[in-house]
Amino acid sequence: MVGPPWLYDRFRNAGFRLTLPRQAILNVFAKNPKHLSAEEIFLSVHKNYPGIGLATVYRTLDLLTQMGLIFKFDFGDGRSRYELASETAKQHHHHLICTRCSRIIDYSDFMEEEIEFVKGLETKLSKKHKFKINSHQIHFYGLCERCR
Amino acid sequence: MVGPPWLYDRFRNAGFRLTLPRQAILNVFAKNPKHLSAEEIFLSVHKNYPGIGLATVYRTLDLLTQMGLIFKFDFGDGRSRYELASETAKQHHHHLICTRCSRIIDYSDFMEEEIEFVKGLETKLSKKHKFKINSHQIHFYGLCERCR
DNA sequence: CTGCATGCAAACCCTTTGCATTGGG
DNA sequence: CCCAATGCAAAGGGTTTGCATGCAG
Repeated sequence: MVGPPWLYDRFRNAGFRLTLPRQAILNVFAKNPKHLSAEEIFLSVHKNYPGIGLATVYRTLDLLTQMGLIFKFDFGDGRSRYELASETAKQHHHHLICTRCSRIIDYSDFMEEEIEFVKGLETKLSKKHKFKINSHQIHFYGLCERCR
Repeated sequence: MVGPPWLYDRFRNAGFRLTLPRQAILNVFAKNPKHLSAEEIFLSVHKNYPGIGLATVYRTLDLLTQMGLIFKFDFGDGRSRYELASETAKQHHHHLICTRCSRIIDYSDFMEEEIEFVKGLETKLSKKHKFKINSHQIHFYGLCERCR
């Protein structure tokens, strides 16, 4: 497995190494860029690379989050979820979370107005509270079609 | 400590008892209605009622959440936070979360436009995704005044 | 070579659960 | 009286960490 040059550079410039476990984990995201849990990523990586441990997965997820390559989400079910940042950027979306079955539905409808609204809000909040806003999350909780 | 009659009724009608630990925990919220963690609640209760255990706090928080008396939040720092529902209703607000020091800042500015925006979005999302929306959370992540 | 990165297992932290006991209605 | 509610301690589940080893640069 060879990663694209820009990825190597991205790691090098940040002072890190683009190792095989890290490439393998990034590959999992590339194949399935949707709010994956650490365990799901571990299991997926484990199929092709049984030698890679869970701790490495956690450490890599932490690193990738710091580097801004992935986003970390917390939907309140006790485990964190991760999502490729480029995917989020490509198709900005938020989440509907079923409080009964924990199913997570992405939505990217009505984004134009939402982005406009959030942008304006961020500007005003930043100024008022002297807070540098880097990201936001909007979660709707309720019951999905099957559960209600 | 004697709770107000409507509270007794609220518990009775739901098939539960308004016991001393439950009153004590609700009292903590009344004194400090801001996103408290289970441990903070336990410590506060423990001052006046050393006999009340942490497990009871967790069970009570779960019960109060189910009853709709409090809301449960997850800001991604590994512990849940709880907030009096009446307070949230009285003054609708959302949160700015510092990713460095974990400080949480409430904001209730610009709520008129936000409520209007969210209401409209909920209606459209409910229809489109056949999802019954009960609540929502909006979190902004970034650096607070002290940390940036 | 040098030291960052990894694997493994143990430790950690928050939360939940089992079980005997208590106490509210 | 009865059974929901509690306290205590142990177990659970996700995540982090210590340490010896391995491997990228």
